[in-house]
Amino acid sequence: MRSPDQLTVAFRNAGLKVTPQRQLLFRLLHNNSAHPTAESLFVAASAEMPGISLRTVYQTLTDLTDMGELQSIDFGTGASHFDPNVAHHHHAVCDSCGAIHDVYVEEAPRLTGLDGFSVEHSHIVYRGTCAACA
Amino acid sequence: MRSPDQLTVAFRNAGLKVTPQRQLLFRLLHNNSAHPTAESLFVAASAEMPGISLRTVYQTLTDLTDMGELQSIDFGTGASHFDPNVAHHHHAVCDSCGAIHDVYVEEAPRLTGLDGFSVEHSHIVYRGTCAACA
DNA sequence: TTGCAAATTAGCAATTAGTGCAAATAACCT
DNA sequence: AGGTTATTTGCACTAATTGCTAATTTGCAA
Repeated sequence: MRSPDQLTVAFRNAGLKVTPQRQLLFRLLHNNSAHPTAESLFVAASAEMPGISLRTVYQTLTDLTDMGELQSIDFGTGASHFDPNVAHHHHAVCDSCGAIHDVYVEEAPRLTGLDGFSVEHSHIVYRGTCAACA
Repeated sequence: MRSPDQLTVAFRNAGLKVTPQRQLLFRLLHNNSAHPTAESLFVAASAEMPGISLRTVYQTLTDLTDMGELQSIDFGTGASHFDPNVAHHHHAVCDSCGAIHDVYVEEAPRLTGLDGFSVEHSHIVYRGTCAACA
């Protein structure tokens, strides 16, 4: 995801308006590697801007995702997680504390069973115990 | 997942009862590689046993999953999919028709970023277009 | 076989995550 | 500064799933 300033320009160029609510979310998401959910962002945003609506948080997350600034990921934990790191990478989810870490693949796996299936995207999810919990 | 007959024994051994509803679901799931959802199993079950409750389908799927006979997988499609293939494998999801195919990894990928994270399980999801849709 | 304790079914209410809608408000181009 | 257009909010609504409970069924044991 680009910086709040760059997003301000990008939003205006796309005919979208830059509101205080959106600027706050730009800031909360920039360099955020916690893989937050809409709900957790809503809590963080409410601390700085009491009264902000959960609906607005969802709306802005959807806008950012549509613009390719954010990746929406479902780990089967109930709620979608949002990742401002849109480079191709994977995730390690700690079964103990729920923390989600970024993982990079240097060499792709070799496969069987993909007869004729043309792969456009792949995502690996590792589960186990993180360093802090071990 | 084991055969309906073997599951009958396993359920009784576990103190669980074997009802016609459960036997039907054992049959519908055995050798089923379609990765069905609770809802699609409910539709299939209703055809053979009108009046069966969706609640019962969910309950039996939960029981089978708890017993390790079934794997529950969330592809972010809204509903959970159930897989009677509990061997370690991965999935390819067709973005066009939604079909889910099994994929086997011969050689694991090489990684960075997993500092101290001890991996217990991994699951790769491929997205793209299946042979039938291409 | 029948009886009975324990498990199950079915139905409906409740919950969680997210979206649709419309009135009031705010942004920003000129 | 003004007006058009997007945005915010709040509320109702959907989809998937779980909680609860009365009525029923299973399966051991006599």
